[in-house]
Amino acid sequence: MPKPPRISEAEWEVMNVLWESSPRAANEVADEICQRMRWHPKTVKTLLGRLVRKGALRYREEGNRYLYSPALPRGRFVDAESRSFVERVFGGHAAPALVHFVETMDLSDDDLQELRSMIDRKQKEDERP
Amino acid sequence: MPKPPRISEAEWEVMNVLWESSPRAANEVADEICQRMRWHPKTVKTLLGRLVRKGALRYREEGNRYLYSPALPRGRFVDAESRSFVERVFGGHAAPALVHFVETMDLSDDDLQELRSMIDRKQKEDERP
DNA sequence: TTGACACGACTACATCTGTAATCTAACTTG
DNA sequence: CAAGTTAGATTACAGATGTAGTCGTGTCAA
Repeated sequence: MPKPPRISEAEWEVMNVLWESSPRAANEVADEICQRMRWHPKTVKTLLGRLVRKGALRYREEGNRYLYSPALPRGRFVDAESRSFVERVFGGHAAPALVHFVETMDLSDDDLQELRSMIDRKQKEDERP
Repeated sequence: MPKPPRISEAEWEVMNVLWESSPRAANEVADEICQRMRWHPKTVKTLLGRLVRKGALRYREEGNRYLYSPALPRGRFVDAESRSFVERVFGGHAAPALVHFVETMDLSDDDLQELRSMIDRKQKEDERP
């Protein structure tokens, strides 16, 4: 299981649309992104190329163009990025991060409910592993 | 209230020791860091300079050297960094981030307990604002 | 007083990032 | 077949980052 390469902020944007649905041609990706962001399609192409070079994306040739897909599941990147974040900002301690999130982020009633039941479950697991 | 400048991973390292205790001279910061990390003291000096230029640190002259201190409280940076993280990795939705953390990070029994009571409190607040 | 240090200032330099433009080969259309 | 359109490949270029080294000057020890 290869470790995911580090990807930049702009690159996340691109990866996100491919995790949402792939494979897709460069143009499809560019169209979708350029609708939301104020980016030039060329910029998206550049990022696709870089992501392939980094090993974050793979592609298959189809006619005269490439169809891109993520090389690794999103979860792998999410996890790496989360750990790096917790390391940098909270000295590696997840609990303070959680506390900060619950205190400062916008959470709906349902969010809180879901969280609470997940914690309940976790605690049960811990009791009798 | 000025927005905190963006600081890089290496820069966080430096800021963290100054948030922990300040003001401190460049050498004190460097010593502490070089004990933990495999960095050259010069590297720490460079980062101190950059952080001053960015407005993340301030300094006061004392004899022939500078004493550095954070220009803004840690919380401001933590918040900015957290929001940027949630934006990038979870499309701006805090709840999935929380879920991911609870599921994948190492949390002690006490951590879970604390979280749970914080959520309880939040829910009460929401009921009667 | 003179030479060795210690400090901050300035300089260095390869990579990575954001943001594109240009080049080239294939494909499409008159 | 020739010219325009596309797609990917290559090149550009400034600012951020990681990681130091060099310069000039003030200071302390002898």
